[in-house]
Amino acid sequence: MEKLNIVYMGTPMFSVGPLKELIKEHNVCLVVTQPDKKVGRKQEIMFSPVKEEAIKNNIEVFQPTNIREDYKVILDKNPDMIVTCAYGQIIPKILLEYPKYKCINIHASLLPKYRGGAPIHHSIINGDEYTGITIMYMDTKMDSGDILFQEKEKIEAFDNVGTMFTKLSELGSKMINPSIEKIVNGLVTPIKQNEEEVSFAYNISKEDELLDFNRNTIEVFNKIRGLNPFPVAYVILDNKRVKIFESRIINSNKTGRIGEIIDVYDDGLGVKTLDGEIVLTCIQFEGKKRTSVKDYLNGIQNKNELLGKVFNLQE
RNA sequence: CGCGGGGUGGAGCAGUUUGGUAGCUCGUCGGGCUCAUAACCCGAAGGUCAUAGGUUCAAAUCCUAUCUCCGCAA
Repeated sequence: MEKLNIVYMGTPMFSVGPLKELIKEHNVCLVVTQPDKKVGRKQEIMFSPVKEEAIKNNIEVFQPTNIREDYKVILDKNPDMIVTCAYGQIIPKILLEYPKYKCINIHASLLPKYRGGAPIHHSIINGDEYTGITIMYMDTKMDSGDILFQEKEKIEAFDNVGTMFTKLSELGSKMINPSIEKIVNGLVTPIKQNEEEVSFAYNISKEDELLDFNRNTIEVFNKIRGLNPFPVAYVILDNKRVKIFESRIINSNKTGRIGEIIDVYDDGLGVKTLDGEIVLTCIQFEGKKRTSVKDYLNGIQNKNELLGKVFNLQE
């Protein structure tokens, strides 16, 4: 197959797999990624995962603060195609038009559903049975371009954002090279997105991370796994933040206030929801490490004191 | 020097205020009971109490410095 000159634009771990695949079959002449950021308590400078991978392969890295103004470097590379995958900035029109084979994007949803930055989170939170990968042409509006290829991926009950990230990243990696080959050979029929079916998956905000027990058990369950392992759902207990990592659903007709701890099991805390009960099985308190509730309960002298406590939405 | 909470046998914790060489729940190993068990009973192993100094007759406990983990904020 013809070896293309490709500029790759991506940032998080999700984008690393496809980059690796492109390197195998093409000439990736430039990697564009978000600027280095200071991360964590110590404010250490961290390279993006994509940048790390580029360095490993001796590929030039470009990190503009604002791609809308600072894109000449990319034009100078004279790419045959630009491939983007969770880059993090809107790409100016001039770049979209410039390469011979245009600009394609790998998106982690079944477009036109879930345009935006957090499609995996939202599809799990909403309890969808399927999500997937869409490869499409880029347009000026976010994730609005014509669809080229699409493959489904099932969301199992035990899946969370972490496992779906892995599955979809692998799926995207698997799809990218065959897709490019078909594009080069003219074997594609771009399909316009049905505007009536468009929905958006905005980045998760602080309020989104708050866990409201005043919902049905299944919704609470989906929200917990839809935020694990990042950014993680939390709730307030005794004026302290408690992160909730994992839970399980249980049939129950117990009474109690919403958010009240109504039962203590060997492996979890039973909490009252709108229509029943959910058992929290993996949590983390402020200043403590993430721990299974089973271990946490081992350290508690009088477990019955937990009964009747209520998880709140604010301090 | 952004704010704050921790580091105690494999795990989760108590004990630190009022100094006197370590305890709980679980796990592990051995034995017992039982048709059987993740249940129950009996017993055992396992910790220089993050590290280094200091105060003291005596420090997990008080003082100082360092390392490290974590929550918030960015």
